[in-house]
Amino acid sequence: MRIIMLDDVDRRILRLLQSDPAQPLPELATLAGLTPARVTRRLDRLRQDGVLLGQRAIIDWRVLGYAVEVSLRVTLDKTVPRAFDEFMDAARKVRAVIEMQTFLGRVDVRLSLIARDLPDYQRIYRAEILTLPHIADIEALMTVAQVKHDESLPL
Amino acid sequence: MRIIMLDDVDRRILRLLQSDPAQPLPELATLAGLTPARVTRRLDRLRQDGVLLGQRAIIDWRVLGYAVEVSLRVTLDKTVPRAFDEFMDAARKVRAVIEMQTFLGRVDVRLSLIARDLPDYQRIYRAEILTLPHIADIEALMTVAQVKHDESLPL
DNA sequence: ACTGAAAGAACTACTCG
DNA sequence: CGAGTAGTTCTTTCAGT
Repeated sequence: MRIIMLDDVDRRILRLLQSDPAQPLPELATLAGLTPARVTRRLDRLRQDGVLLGQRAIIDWRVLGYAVEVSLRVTLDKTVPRAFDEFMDAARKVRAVIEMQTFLGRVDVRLSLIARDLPDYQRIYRAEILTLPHIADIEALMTVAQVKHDESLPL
Repeated sequence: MRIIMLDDVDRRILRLLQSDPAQPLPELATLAGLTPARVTRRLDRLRQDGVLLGQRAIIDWRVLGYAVEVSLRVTLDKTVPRAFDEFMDAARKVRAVIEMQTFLGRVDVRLSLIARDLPDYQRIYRAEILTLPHIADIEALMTVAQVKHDESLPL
């Protein structure tokens, strides 16, 4: 993979986008001290280079009634060769799972799931998580707050 | 906090926004089987209700040369009353930290940090993480892949 | 080759029916 | 709630540095 080197202009634009990617081009240009045309061209290049993959809406789950978020660390059964793929494919389909990452180390997968309340969590945990294939062990931690979330970055 | 109940129309719109919040209104309307005006009004209400908090650009760190992502679980020193606040305030300022969440349980904080390579990670870990106040224990796991990331959701 | 300006097309917000 | 209009914003092209 080719590694993209950013200059100061790129960095300024990316920082502005992080705080709000919906900002109109003229405003973005003003804040970055550039002309709109220049910002457009930079954005095109960043997209083309695969730096900017797109954007995503930020939804407040608590407002929608999802009061419980739990982080699960899953260790898989290493005696089954295809355990990893089969687990991932199945877990990906669980609607309550909003995030999933794999690791190098003792723990294989971490996933975050949300539920309306504790009974709802119990139901999901028993019916949809524990039934996933090839689980050797699970450790759960209840999330209290998402404190930092991709805002300031090492640009 | 008032909990917002969504109907099918809201859900359809939110699902479309999750895949790409930059979609033009007319296209969104067509995909949702609605008129643009109706979509606008729903969006306004979702924003007003605090369901839609905004949007965020998705940046591919690997392309920018950040090849290493590590997930750290931090346990704090419970003998210091203000350990939690002081640790969080300090950790928030570390640029390499791209994500941070707090827990209810044995582990207090989990944070993700990115680095260019393993030497870079070592440097950050020693100079910027281990120097954070009130750490009792840290456990690190190297992230291999971010598999699911807020895309399909329990709507 | 890269930048800035301008015109045309597209989109959004607003008002009215 | 839908339709139409006015105001913005985006895109593309062109000329200049």
